[in-house]
Amino acid sequence: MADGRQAMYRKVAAELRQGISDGAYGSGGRLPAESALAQTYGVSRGTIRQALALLRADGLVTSRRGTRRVVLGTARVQTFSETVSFTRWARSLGEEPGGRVVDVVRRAAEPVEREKLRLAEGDEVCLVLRVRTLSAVPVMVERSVYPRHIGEIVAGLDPAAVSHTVPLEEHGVRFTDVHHTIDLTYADADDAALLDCRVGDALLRERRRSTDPTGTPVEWSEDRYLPGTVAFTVHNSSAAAALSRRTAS
Amino acid sequence: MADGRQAMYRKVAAELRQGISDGAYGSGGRLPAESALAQTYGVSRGTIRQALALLRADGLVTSRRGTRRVVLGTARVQTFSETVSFTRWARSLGEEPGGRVVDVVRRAAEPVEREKLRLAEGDEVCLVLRVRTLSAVPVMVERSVYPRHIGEIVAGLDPAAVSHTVPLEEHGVRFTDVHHTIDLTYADADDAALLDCRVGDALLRERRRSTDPTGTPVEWSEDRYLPGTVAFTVHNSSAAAALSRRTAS
DNA sequence: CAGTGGTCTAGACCACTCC
DNA sequence: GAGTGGTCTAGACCACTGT
Repeated sequence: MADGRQAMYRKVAAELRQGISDGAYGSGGRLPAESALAQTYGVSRGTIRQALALLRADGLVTSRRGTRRVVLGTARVQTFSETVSFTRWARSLGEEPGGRVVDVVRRAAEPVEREKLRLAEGDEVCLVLRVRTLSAVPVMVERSVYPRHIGEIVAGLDPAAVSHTVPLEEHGVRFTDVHHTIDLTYADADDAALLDCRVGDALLRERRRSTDPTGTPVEWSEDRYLPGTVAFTVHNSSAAAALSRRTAS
Repeated sequence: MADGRQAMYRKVAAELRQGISDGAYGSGGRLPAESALAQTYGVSRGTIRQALALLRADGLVTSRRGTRRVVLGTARVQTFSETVSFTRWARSLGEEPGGRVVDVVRRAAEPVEREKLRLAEGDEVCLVLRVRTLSAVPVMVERSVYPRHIGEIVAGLDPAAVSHTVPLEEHGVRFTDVHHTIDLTYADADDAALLDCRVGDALLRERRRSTDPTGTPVEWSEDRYLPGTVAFTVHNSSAAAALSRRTAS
């Protein structure tokens, strides 16, 4: 049975997050000392530090020896779940997500796909081409590649299903790690038809490789967004550097 | 005096990183148990867990209750310093960074600049326009805005200086937190002239806001890359979600 | 100098995975 | 049931910031 309760440090983090976004400490203001927070919440300093590490990673507070933590920003931070699922992301913004599956193909994995999904020669993959909308306006074309056993599930879904991530989770497929590569590409004939733009128009591209809790790749996907519809934001600190810049290959 | 020694958990993390990139555990292989590592390195389990948290954030290993950690990837991860400085980034890739300052302007801060740099009305800012090259080929146009006291330093630098970050650090200006926004934009006349492209061509845009250890904003910058020269990568996990997707505003 | 966060220890109990 | 990582405690010492 999964542990339904939430860890104490997550509750503390949530309360502090709330306090920060309510402006209880002000932008550029200071948080109470760790020892004070430990007393307030009735937990040990270690637990408070775990909570603060979460806020630190989200870029909400600084931390350095000698002074109290300073509030960096009050912006709401997206959950991992919202960064993985287009549907949940859109709903969290109050937008109406939509879309349709344009094409589904099953065939033997090509070399690149085998490498990305860590498959053996001859293994099958399932390719899904979808167009996705916000308030009925097309904003993105998604090309996903799944290993066979996941593809079976996706292929069996209602073609009108808005989300694939949610039903996949209901089948026990969990996404826990995602590696993203963001750059720019140009619309091909499919993109142009689906996004109502011209062939050769520039699109913002996000390529993703997702793995499950065991470290097994479960999805490799390429999303192409119409310019002006989305931007990606990342917080980076000397404590945790998640972002990298790469030369295009 | 600054602490010249490195924390134990950072040394352990560095050794584990080395082992992973050497393939000592294989891709998809398993790390030794925390207790075993603690014994190997002669430290407590808590210290080992701090080290592993670093690798977790870099997306090098998974972690879940009940089983040993699994190696996710062996790719070298960029340091924070390399993500902040174009010069250091280029050198770490074995490329020769270059560039020149095209224009420097000092004037009163406009409302957007005041907000981003948290300045008061009437405060001055320093704007620097630079073109940056890799092996003498222009790849990026950088427009930076600095508050007055930092601008003084930048304006006083050798116009031929390749890096601004390094001399700024020598003047005691430290960057510790950066918030990035990545999207797409189109070349204006300046961009076109400096990057040798046409007005209206699509460019990959990165906007950055950097703060120092006290949480004070020290730089607000907009970089525009020629397509096909760079891509940005981010690792995201349910343990630490650094990436967000935003609607363009 | 007092107060703060950074590092480290030694132990405990628990939820979970896998055999 | 044995082994593993997740959570939490209670303490210690130190480096650093500010007054």
